[in-house]
Amino acid sequence: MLDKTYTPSEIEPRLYEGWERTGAFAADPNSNARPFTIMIPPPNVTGSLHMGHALTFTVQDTLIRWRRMQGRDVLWQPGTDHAGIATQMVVERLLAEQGVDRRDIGRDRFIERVWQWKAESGGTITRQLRRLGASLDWPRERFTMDDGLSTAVREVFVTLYRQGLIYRDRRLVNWDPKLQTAISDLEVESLEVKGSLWHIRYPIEGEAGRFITVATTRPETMLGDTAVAVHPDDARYTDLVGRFAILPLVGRRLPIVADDYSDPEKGTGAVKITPAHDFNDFAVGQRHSLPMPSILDRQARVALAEIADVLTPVQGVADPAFVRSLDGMDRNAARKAIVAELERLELLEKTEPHTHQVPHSDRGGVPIEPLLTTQWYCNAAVLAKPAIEAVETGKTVFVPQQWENTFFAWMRDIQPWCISRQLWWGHRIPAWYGPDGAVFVAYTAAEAQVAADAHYGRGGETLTQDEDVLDTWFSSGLWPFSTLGWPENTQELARYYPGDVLVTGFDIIFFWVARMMMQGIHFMGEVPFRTVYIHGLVRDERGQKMSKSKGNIIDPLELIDRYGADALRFTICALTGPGRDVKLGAARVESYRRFVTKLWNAARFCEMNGIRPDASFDPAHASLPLTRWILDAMNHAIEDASAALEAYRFDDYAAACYRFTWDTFCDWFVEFAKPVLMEGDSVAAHEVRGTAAYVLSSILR
RNA sequence: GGGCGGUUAGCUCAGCGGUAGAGCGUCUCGUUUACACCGAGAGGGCCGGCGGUUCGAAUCCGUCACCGCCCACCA
Repeated sequence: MLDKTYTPSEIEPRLYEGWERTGAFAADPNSNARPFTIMIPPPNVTGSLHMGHALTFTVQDTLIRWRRMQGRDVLWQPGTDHAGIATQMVVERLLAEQGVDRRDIGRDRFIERVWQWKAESGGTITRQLRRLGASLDWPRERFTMDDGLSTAVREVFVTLYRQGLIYRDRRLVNWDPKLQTAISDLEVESLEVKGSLWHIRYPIEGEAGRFITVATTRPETMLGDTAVAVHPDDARYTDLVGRFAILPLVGRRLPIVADDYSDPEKGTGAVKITPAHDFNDFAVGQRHSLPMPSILDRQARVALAEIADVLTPVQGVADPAFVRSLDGMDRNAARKAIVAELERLELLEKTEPHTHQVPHSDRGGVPIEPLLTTQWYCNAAVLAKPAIEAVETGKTVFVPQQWENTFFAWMRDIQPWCISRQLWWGHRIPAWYGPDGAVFVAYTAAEAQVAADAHYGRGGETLTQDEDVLDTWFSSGLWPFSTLGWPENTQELARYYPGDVLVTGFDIIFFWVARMMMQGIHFMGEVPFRTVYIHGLVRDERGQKMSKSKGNIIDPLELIDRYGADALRFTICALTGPGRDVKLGAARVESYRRFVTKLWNAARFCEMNGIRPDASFDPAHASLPLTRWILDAMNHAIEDASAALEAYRFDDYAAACYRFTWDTFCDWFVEFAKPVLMEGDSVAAHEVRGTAAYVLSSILR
């Protein structure tokens, strides 16, 4: 007998364990049924379940269980992501607690330590997914750094390299001085910063008392200036073009160049050009063949090596001793010192308060530093073309469709993708260097050696492997096929690629969806999924973004403990409309918990009245108005619910289930059934029992 | 600067060309043996403003306002 009180915490784990143990979630590659595939967006192995996970996995599980009940051969592929930076940071923090720096123990031992951490703590998220009720095919669980997926990564890298789509290049990157690695454009976020705009007088060479004034928010970078640019049509400066200014402090002669980049409206209309520390300036530098000295090191400290030979004393303008005193100084301290020195030299015309957007590392939290380094790049523009076309021609469809615009906008203007990271945890780049710097890209060290021997015409040259690892998204971009055994030609690969639906949030359309489209099409010749369902963000009940600093985080596990996974899952469905964020608070879950309770009690009523599943019951033979009516209503409800799911309308789906269960079944059918059931053993009572059991089981499904 | 989304009952939202809907909350009534985490019923909205198209507009078009987000930009 069902308990009087519904206690999900006693029921849900038992049911889940039973399902998992009996293989209820397993795909069957040998089945004749039509497959239905969803690849889980692999959560970070460091992760623990948050509301965003609860939303995305509830939506996925809803689709998965629905298709499974329709008889499809369902694969919901589980797994986790090695999450390069995030994981490395977690383990570094643990080491720091023991007073150990990763550099102390060296690369190999550090990586060993990360694997050890993963073995001990890496299973948190998958345990929590089970508590949510997610019906993933667990025995197929993969990890982006396991052997098979690492093979796929090497295969892709080597192939793209040989096709000329991966190359090394020396150009400006977004450098995170705290993590000391390059990061991609997507990992940079602009933050509004209240700073100053310093107007600095640069003396004109050979014309005592005349200056050209430049405005800058970053006076410390002036050490690396190699030109001043003015707009070609700017009459104020026409006579100065082609002449030289003297760079204060340093004494370098700076050509005054005409370039469209200079905006007469901004600042003074004359802009200092620091090619090695600003993306726009870099382009100007290339156009005018300017030197590009770096004056900051990888920790964003002043480094004078590249300008040491141009330091020139100039009376009242430049003092090499001062500049040398800056060597090794942090960029912020250097800024202060430089401003003070300019003031002392009376070269600071004025200082204005200035609010502007400053690019920050979205992980390290510090301002990024554009730095001139050699990195590996992927020619994304070439890979993007067929991906754009696939969406244009509807091979892949976004739901809601408006996200296609977002996808197109980014893909049509895609920049070279910097894929190397100066980290230890990740897929090490399969490139080896000879003593003269020649590059050998190969699957293994041994193959690289063979290539090197051929190249040098002799054996035995010592090769050194590239120290860098690949961007995490490089490997997760392969997820739709690497998890299925590619580059092996597996039965799974043939059967479950392409996937049916990808479910994710708009925040990773660029990071992940775009990369899967590009790499999937390139290597599989076919889009990785037919539909991309984009859901919103989970916010708190007031519509605020959840964040640690605001203290408004809602823990889904707490909600599950208190109200049950079903209540949380139903709430999520009910609130998930198209293209809308989900505002969720405990009160909403509580109100839908009542729905689950209602259903529990309806089942209890059935049980008390001898209503049991009856295989011999045939709804086609129902004869009473009451039973014929409820069966008809049930079929309509099923139609509504199915149509809602076909259209990815989880809100409508929940509403259809809610309405039929509560209003139709409980409030009307059960009430009308009571007098009939009182009759005990009559033919009518028998039919009502059979119908009730039949309808209840349909509701449960 | 470019783009996207939103603005409908107290709250959260659906409806997107044919006389305003749901859930929650509110109010009234109800000690019916599944359920008070219940049942029956009620009240509540010039559908952000203005203009246009139409026999007819919350729904289509234009425009403005406010809220939120994305992309670009360290002069």
